Amino acid sequence: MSTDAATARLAFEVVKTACSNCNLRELCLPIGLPQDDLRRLDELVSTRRRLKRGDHLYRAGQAFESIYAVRSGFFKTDVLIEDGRDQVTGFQMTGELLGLDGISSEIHTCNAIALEDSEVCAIPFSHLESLSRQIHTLQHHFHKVMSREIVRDHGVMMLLGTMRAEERLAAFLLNLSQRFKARGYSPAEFNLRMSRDEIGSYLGLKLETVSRAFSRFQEDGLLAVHQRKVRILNTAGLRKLMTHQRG
Amino acid sequence: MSTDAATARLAFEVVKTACSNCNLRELCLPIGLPQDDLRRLDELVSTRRRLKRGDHLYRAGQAFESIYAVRSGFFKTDVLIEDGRDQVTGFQMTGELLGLDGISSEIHTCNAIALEDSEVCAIPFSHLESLSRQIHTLQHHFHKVMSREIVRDHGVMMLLGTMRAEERLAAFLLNLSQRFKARGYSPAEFNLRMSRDEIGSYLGLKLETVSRAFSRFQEDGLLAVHQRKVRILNTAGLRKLMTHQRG
DNA sequence: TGCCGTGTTTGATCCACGTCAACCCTGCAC
DNA sequence: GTGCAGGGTTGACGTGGATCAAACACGGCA
Repeated sequence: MSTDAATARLAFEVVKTACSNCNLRELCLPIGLPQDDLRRLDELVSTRRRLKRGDHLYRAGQAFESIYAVRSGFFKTDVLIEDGRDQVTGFQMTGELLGLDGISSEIHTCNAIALEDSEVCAIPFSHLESLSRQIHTLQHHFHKVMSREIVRDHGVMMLLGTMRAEERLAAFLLNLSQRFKARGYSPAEFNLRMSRDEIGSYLGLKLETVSRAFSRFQEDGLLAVHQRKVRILNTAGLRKLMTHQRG
Repeated sequence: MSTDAATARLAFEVVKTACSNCNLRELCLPIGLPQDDLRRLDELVSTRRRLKRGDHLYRAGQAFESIYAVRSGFFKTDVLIEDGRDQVTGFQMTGELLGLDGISSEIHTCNAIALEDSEVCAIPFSHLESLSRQIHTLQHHFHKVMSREIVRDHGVMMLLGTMRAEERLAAFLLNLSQRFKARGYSPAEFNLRMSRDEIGSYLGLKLETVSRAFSRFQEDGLLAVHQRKVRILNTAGLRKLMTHQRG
């Protein structure tokens, strides 16, 4: 790529990145802000950062300064302990925030890793706090985002604590489907960005069990799956599988 | 009790309840606030509420208005789904906050139930938001509290996703121990406020498995347990059990 | 083109925990 | 005291998912 072309491309993206014209503004932090306040948000995003597949956005133990909004791409967060165990705590897609775990101790407590080439907006946290002292709507929305994360975690606890393998995978796929839909993609057909092992870690299962559950769903006509390509054929069936199956 | 005595008692407690002289101020929301700001917090706590063992502080589906600080007593929160499954999502003791899950949708998403006679301070959320727009330290501390809840949830996910029964129970007991210690109680000897079934629900185990793990710990000399009375004899042993045991 | 590495699928076996059931302990009502 | 109810413990047995192992699919590369 020529230098000129690169410059032009950069300029283009700087424009796009301002919250006020970002096409994610209905998903991301600015949601529900009136135009005036929205423009004040533009100063909030200090830097963007591009990551290649496999890159760490941050690591457990690093000092916390910013939270990050996913502009494009796909992430996972995970927690490791010495003895080698690790738990994937979440998968984040466009418009979702990363780094909220770091606020409590001012040190990141998990790793955030790009599962595909990605781009994030860095939002210095002190800046976000000061702006949200001025903009009531922003403050409230930020609180909602944190609370939503807590509610999501409760859902995962329910999943890990009470569901069996196939129910967990069904719940996981329906959740992904619904999030793709909210972003204007097909809720029925999508590519998984994560490996069977990563799905297993998130769901508290071994990769073989995940693979077997996929095969079972395919046998039962609930979905068509080939490697990471998934097509949901029977949403209602998946939903039914997820909720009862018990008793 | 005579009416006069009741009035006197009430007055006494109103005094005690003001955040600025509350003996929980080092554990609870006011942590780290200078005296001046602390006094402004006194107006924050609108009402106290007493609950008897078994009472609901709030239920899933109710409108969210306030968060609650536990003044005395012990709570559990749980999530139920139609088919009868339920998951205990946490146990809360003095100085801890309840209700953060409700912020996201303005509806409580779980039930909060007193496990013993308890008292809470109700903090109207809109009031907390407006005060934290004025008091930087309060705002920051509140963010830390929410973040800490997220980190705690990640810990539970790790526990549910990767640990085996005895490791889970060891982790649970060590966590309780440490929280009792932080409140000035013995970290080695305490009464469980919850049933085996509730512990099991929290840990993703059946009550029989919890009971067997207790018995095993006793056989191994790690603790003495009789019904809900627990005495930890070998903290290091429990900690070792919790971390490796794998490979 | 064939080879290699990484991720996925599938099968055979094992075991930790769930399930079912009996019994026990403690507190409470009478 | 005696009876009863609700939790807790313990045992025998079954099973869902882990583990171990082999083969397969696919992309990258020489």
